[in-house]
Amino acid sequence: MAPVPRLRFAPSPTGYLHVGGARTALFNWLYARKHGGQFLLRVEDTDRARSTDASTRAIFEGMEWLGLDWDEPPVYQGANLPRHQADARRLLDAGAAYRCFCTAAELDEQRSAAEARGEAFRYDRRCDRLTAEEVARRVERGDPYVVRFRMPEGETAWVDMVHGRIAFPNKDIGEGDFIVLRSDGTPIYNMAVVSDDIAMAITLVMRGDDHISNTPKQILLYQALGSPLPQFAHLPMIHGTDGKKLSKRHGATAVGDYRHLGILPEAMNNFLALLGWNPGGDREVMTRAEMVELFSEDGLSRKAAVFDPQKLEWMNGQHLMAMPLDALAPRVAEAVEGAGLATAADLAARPDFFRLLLELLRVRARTIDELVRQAVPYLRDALDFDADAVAKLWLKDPAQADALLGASREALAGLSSWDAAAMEPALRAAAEGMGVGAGKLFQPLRLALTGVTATPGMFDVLMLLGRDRSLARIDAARARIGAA
RNA sequence: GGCGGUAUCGUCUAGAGGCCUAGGACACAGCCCUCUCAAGGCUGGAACACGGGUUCGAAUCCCGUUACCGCUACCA
Repeated sequence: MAPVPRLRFAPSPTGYLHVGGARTALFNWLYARKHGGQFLLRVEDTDRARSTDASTRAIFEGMEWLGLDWDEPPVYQGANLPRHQADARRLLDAGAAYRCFCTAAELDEQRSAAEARGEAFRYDRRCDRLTAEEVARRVERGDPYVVRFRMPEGETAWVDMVHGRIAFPNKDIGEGDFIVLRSDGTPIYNMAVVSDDIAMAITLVMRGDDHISNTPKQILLYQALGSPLPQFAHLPMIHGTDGKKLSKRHGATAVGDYRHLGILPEAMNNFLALLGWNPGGDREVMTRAEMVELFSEDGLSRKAAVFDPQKLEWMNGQHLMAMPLDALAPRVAEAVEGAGLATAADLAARPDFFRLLLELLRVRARTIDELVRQAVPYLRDALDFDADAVAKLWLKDPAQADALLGASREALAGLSSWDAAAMEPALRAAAEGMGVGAGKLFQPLRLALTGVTATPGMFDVLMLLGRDRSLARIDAARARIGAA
């Protein structure tokens, strides 16, 4: 039986959960869920200067919002310093690494000298030629040193899950014998990552392809440490519409931004998943369960993708329309309450009204925010009238507008029951009586009832508002027209 | 500069040598539906980076060029 796959998402807590990071996390999660494996979280907080608790929380919140649950308590890289050092020590003891006493200033000098000659800098290993006695003497004396990995001859290659075979001649890996432990005893990124991935028994390292050039160094470290290699999968980057790496200039880049814009996590996951993965066929709109079902590394793309907010909105609209009403209701209720339009309790007290409102608006809105905006006329009596519509529909011919509203009111007021089946013939007859088409009657009426010209169907609006409010709004509109 | 990666409509992508007159989706335009707005349906414009090979046949394989991206720290 194949071992259970173990994957991890390893963000640095130096900001918010970026959409690129979220997508990497999502693919790791999908793979783990698809194969019955484990998905772990590791907070790479070794850069003490830039790491903050606030961003750690922001990342957790983003993950939770997306529903990307992890299977073991998060690992904090900073807590593993002793093991990182012990592993570096093993490297030293095994002869895979050596102490280097060159100072940063000396190195800078060597670097610029190489540059002046038009050559790529590679560390010349001068400290590797120190005698054991000399090294001992300088350590004894307290000279600061770094630990460098001794780069072997040959080439380092792996079969990447998304790219196939990638090979680096060892002479081209970095600047030669790379540093593994700083002079203050703390590990360099690649050392910490490998030490942790081994300790966490990670079997598949899936990350952004900006890590491709780190991979040969890490493979060499695994080998020197005598640990089995995990598989590697390098995912393409996400770019902005200008083809550059996604950044603040492109607008919202944090998943939290989209959350506050009224995007559903279901849509965000779906959209992100399709950026660099295709499930086969023409499948686009999927639930998370369907994505898990369909997920396969065969569908992973090698090409960087451009983040298109318009398609995200479309996707969100699709989910808005398709998701179960019971799942949608609490989220809209929360947004309605947040906008100060009604309390969740108000809505709960009128379940039929709220459900009808949702059914009618969710096909018309692309985001939760937009849905709430469209819901305003049904939740609040003070209407914001569209000035252009007022001018066109009412004030161009006030007498006619007033007559149409009067006829509508009369037709509606005479109804024995407040339902669409009764309204339709009554209103159409009223229009006919006025010698106009139904549309000519509906638009001024729509404006009177809602303040705007784009709404659900006339009868649905009337049902939503109820008899008393509908009639009162018509009266108010006529008063307004008369006063103009 | 060196090394690595990538290259199909504006964007996300399908395409594993003949099913390709290159398919779908977003966006855009038009039409239909229609009380408005959506949703939905139909139609349209829109791409194989370039140059060489290999092959009876190449978007697909190989080589080169170009472009873009990434890495190139005692950052992660």
